[in-house]
Amino acid sequence: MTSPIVRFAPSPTGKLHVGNVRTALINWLFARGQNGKFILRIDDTDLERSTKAFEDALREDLTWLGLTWDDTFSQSARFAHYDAAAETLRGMGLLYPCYETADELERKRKIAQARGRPPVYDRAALNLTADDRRALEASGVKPHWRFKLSGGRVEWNDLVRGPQSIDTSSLSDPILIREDGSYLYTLPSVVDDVEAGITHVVRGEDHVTNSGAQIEIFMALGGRAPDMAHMPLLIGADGSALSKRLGSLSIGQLRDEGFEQMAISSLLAKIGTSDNIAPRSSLDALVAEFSFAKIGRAPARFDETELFSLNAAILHALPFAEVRSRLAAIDPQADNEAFWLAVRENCTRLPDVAEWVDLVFGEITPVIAEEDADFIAGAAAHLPAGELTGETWSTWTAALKTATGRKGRTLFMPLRSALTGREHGPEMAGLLPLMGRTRVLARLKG
RNA sequence: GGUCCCUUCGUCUAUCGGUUAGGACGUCAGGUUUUCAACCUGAAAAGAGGGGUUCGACUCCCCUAGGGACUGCCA
Repeated sequence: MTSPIVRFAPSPTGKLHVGNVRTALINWLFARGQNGKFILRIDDTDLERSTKAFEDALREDLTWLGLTWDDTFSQSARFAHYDAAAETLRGMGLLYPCYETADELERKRKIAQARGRPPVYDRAALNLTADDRRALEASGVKPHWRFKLSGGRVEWNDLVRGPQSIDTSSLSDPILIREDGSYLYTLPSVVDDVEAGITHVVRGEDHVTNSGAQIEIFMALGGRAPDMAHMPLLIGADGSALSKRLGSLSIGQLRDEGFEQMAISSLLAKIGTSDNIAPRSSLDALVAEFSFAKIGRAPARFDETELFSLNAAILHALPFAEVRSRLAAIDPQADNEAFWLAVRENCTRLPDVAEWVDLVFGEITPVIAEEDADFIAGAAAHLPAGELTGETWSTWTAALKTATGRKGRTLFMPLRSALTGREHGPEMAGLLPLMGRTRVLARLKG
């Protein structure tokens, strides 16, 4: 098979969210695995709603995730191409002007529905004579333009869904050009796909019906259509549509909350597939495992709790060298390998280290229960002399065990509480040398 | 209303007519860490319901129920 060329085509009208990114990721993994190209196309034909800020954020998010593109362009720079394509379609008799208003169309749809009929455009405009049209336009009515569907069945073998068949007679002729002359998504998308040589269109299954119409436009314009792959959509953990919670699931926010890029990628690449959901250390690992055949056909559940556990697992194995600069950014005192190794297994997200920085280097309130007061007061005397090392904790606690007869929880918990102010946290053996003798003694005094 | 798609442990899924229905995450238990967490081991846990077809159905067909998508001068 020749190298595939795929594209991710977001609209810069909002933030990139997990649903979007999943589509981008699948495209990217497929392209990278096949030695193909990944193109970032900015679908900004809607000049009203598209903003540069959203576009910048979108590129930043993709870059952060490591989803680099081989080429990128914006649709807003290509109107001449769409004009040319529209002219071609007109010449073929496949693009015809319609003069109904939006209100009229709305009314027609409602009437059709009320009669139990599919709300398909009746093609009334096709019956207009040249004189009719001249009269309409003379009176100031501007047309919108529809693509004339064949009325037959469009078939393709979907890489995810298998053989597909769409009856175009059950579809309205799609409007390609608005009354104000601007383009809707349908035509520019096809024109760009043809001209960029896109070989595979990989997108959500909300586009399957679109594909029926678009394939006919592909055939008219390019003679052939790319392969299609429509993935089941993501739904929320509670089974609801994901879109309701998109705000909290924007990539920018997940990043700000301290989630690892690979936790997000690992989850989004595996969700709804036959592979196990497990942390992967790099996008390359995901590339090696990718296959359309592994993608199921049922809606995939996006469960945020899985993101937390994946993130924790990734952090627990993360070498100091790879987090060093980020640790330093959180707190200069965290830029310390021994510290990182001592606390990383107690972090779910990287910003959690701030809590352990405070615990080790900052001010804490020692917690000493009344019945442990004597024990803690006497503990300082048994603290081994010299610099505190990784061995100190076991030497010290062994001495305390002999001296007091305490063992297990009653031996360790009072010490942990006194030294850290809490009942849970990283291994004490690793924390002790970081705290240092002075701090340890001070905390034992309460 | 119409068209299309889906339904296996709590979750993501394997099975492509004959299996003790497998794995992973989570959960629970045990172990280890003479402490919590982390880590290791083990266990519990599933074919939406009803009809067919078949020697035999999770697997094929039909119906019902539930879920999703589309049905825009949004993308």
